[in-house]
Amino acid sequence: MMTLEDEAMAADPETGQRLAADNEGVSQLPEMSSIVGYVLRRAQLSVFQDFIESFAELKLRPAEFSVLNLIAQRPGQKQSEIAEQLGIKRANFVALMDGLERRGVAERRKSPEDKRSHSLHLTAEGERFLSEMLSVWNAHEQRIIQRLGGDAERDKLIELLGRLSGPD
Amino acid sequence: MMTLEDEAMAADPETGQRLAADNEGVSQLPEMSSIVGYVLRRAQLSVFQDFIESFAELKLRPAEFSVLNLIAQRPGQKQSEIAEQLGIKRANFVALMDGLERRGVAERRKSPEDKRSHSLHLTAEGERFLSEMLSVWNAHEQRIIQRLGGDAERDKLIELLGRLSGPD
DNA sequence: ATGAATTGTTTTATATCATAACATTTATTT
DNA sequence: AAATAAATGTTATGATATAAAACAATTCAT
Repeated sequence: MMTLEDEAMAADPETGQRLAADNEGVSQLPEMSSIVGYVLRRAQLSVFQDFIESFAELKLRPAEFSVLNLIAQRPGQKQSEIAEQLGIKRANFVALMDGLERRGVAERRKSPEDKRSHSLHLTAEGERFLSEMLSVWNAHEQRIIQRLGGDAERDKLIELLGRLSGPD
Repeated sequence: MMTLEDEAMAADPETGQRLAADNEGVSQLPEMSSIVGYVLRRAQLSVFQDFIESFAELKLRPAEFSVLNLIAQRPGQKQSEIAEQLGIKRANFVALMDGLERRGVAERRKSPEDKRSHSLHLTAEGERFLSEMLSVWNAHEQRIIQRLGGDAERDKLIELLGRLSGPD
């Protein structure tokens, strides 16, 4: 009779698999689908993919969405403030903001109080763009929530993810 | 008496905040901390940050970890197969594999059956490296699980994240 | 008033990722 | 069997993201 060891040692003619000697401690190797960081990355890419497809027509990237949303929530904030909230280096924020200004949806205003800083605002066209943007985003977000199973699952996920985000 | 509208209209001398006229529909704007994609990205960056710091000494990046782990689980797989499992374009996989080969931890073997493909294997040194790698990774993963609250929370998170990952 | 810190900016380097083209080899069609 | 199509690894290239260093103008701190 064939022992378990024999079975483990047998080569698989179907898949042309290697002998067991080649991968002994395989059982202690983590399944990719159980590695938090890996599953996290795959999920993030998938959600961003949906986002990018959703905003293909408006040609808006996630970072730009976030910037416009933050400016709308609290107009007048400085570049550094917006950048820092999003974890974007202020050096890299410059080009991003240039783009939004070139599109005419946001603008820099030099404040008389501190002549170093620029306070950020939406333009009138930016306000119109905002409502379009939010409409597209709502559809996207609903699609994501549906994938999760509902609002309760969304809330649970957000809570768990919040525990992972460092203090930065 | 001051109405709610009045309060909403009042400028804040502390923060130098804009007038309410500047951001009327602010209540319909999503909080960044409630946007799945955003929270997901921040969490992923944080987990990867811990990973990168954990592997600073071994100079191993997440993608390289995944490749070595997959090769160890199933030696002999083709480059394309490993690349596809990880969502890495086969063109970009070449340089990654070059690096692992140059470090002497993995190797390409040309299979006699299909002279196009290369089957991937760990070297003897790669096997030694693997156990170091797993030791470092276990510490990292435990840290992440601890942040989440425990194994149950980890399992729940993995399940929810799995629902988000597209069919790719 | 002088030195230190902040803010926006430019420049540069690196890493990531997608696409196209190619040679070699294998599979499929005629 | 010959011709065509597809798979595999590779190279080259461009786009994007991200980090770090240096700088000028301005404000803050001592």
